[in-house]
Amino acid sequence: MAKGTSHHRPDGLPLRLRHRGLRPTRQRLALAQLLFASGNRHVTAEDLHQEARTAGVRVSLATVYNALHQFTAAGLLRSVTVEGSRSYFDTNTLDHHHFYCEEDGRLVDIDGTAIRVAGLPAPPNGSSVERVEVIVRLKTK
Amino acid sequence: MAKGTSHHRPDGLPLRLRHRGLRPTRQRLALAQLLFASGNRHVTAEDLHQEARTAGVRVSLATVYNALHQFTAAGLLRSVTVEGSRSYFDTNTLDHHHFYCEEDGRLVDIDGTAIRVAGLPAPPNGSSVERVEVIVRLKTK
DNA sequence: CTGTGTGCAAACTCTTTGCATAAGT
DNA sequence: ACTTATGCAAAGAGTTTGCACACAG
Repeated sequence: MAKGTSHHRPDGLPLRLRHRGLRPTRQRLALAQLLFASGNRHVTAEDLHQEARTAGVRVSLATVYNALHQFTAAGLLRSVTVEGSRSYFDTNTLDHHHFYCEEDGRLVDIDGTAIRVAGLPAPPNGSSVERVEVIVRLKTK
Repeated sequence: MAKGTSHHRPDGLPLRLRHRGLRPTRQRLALAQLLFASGNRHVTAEDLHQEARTAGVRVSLATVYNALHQFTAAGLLRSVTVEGSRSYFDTNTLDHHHFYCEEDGRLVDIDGTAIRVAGLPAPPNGSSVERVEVIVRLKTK
C-alpha cells in the first residue's frame, strides 16, 4: 500500500465531483474530503462547518449548506429526517435504516439488508412506494 | 346508548383535559374539539390555527403551539417527524406507522399491528428501543 | 477571459419566550 | 382572590437568498 488508504484516494474526489457536474472547487473538495474520508457519517451543516473551520478550511456556513444540497442532489449524500430542528446528511446513500438517540442526537446506521418489513399495506391510490424508512428511536437504558 | 356518539361525547373533553392536569380553557377546549372530533388527524400548528380561525375561534398561533405541546406531553397527541420544516401532530397515540407523500405533505396512518419489522439488530450499548417508526415515502405513480 | 462558486449579511420560516392582561376555579 | 393560560410582539434557531468579488477552467 504505497499511497492512500485503499478506499479513498484523495485523487478520486475531484473526478468524483466533476463526474456529477460539480466543479471541484477548493471548498467542495475540502468538504468532500471531510465527509467521505472516514467511513459513513451523519452530519448537520453546523457540524460540518465547525469541522471545516477546525481543520483550517475557510468556508462559510452558506457554502456548507450549498455544498450539502448539491452533494445530495448529485447522489453523493442522502438526507435523513429524524427531528424537526436539524437536518442530517448521511454519506451512506444505499438503502438502510437508523438508530436514533433522541438524547444525544446520534444516528447509527442499520444495514438495509438486515431489516425486513413485512405486512406493508398497499399504498394509497395513485401513489407508489419510493422508499421505506425505519427509525429505531432509542432511550438510555 | 341513550346519548352521544359513542367515542366522543363533547362533555368528555373537559374531563379528559382536567384529568391530564390541563385546565379546560375555552381555547384548549376548542382546539381539542377540532382535533379529536373527527377520527385520526395529522395537523401542523399552522393548520390548526387556520382551522380555529375559520371556525370562529379566537386563538393565537403561540397558544396553538402551547396547546399542541401540552397535549403531546399529556399523551393526547403524538408528534411525527417526516420533514424538517414542519412539525406534525397526530391524534393517534397508539403505536403505528405512516405513509408520507412528499409532494403534497399528506400523512396516512398505517395500523401498528399490520407491519412487522424483522431482523432488527441489538441497539447500541447502554440504550434500549423506545419505539420503532416506519415511514413509507410515497411518490405519485 | 468567462462563467460558476463563494462569502457575507440580510431575509425567511417555523417555533419559542416574556410580560402584561384575561380567564378559570 | 389566586393561579394559570392567553395574546402579542419580539426573539431565536436553522436555513435560504442576492449580490459583489474570487477562483477554476
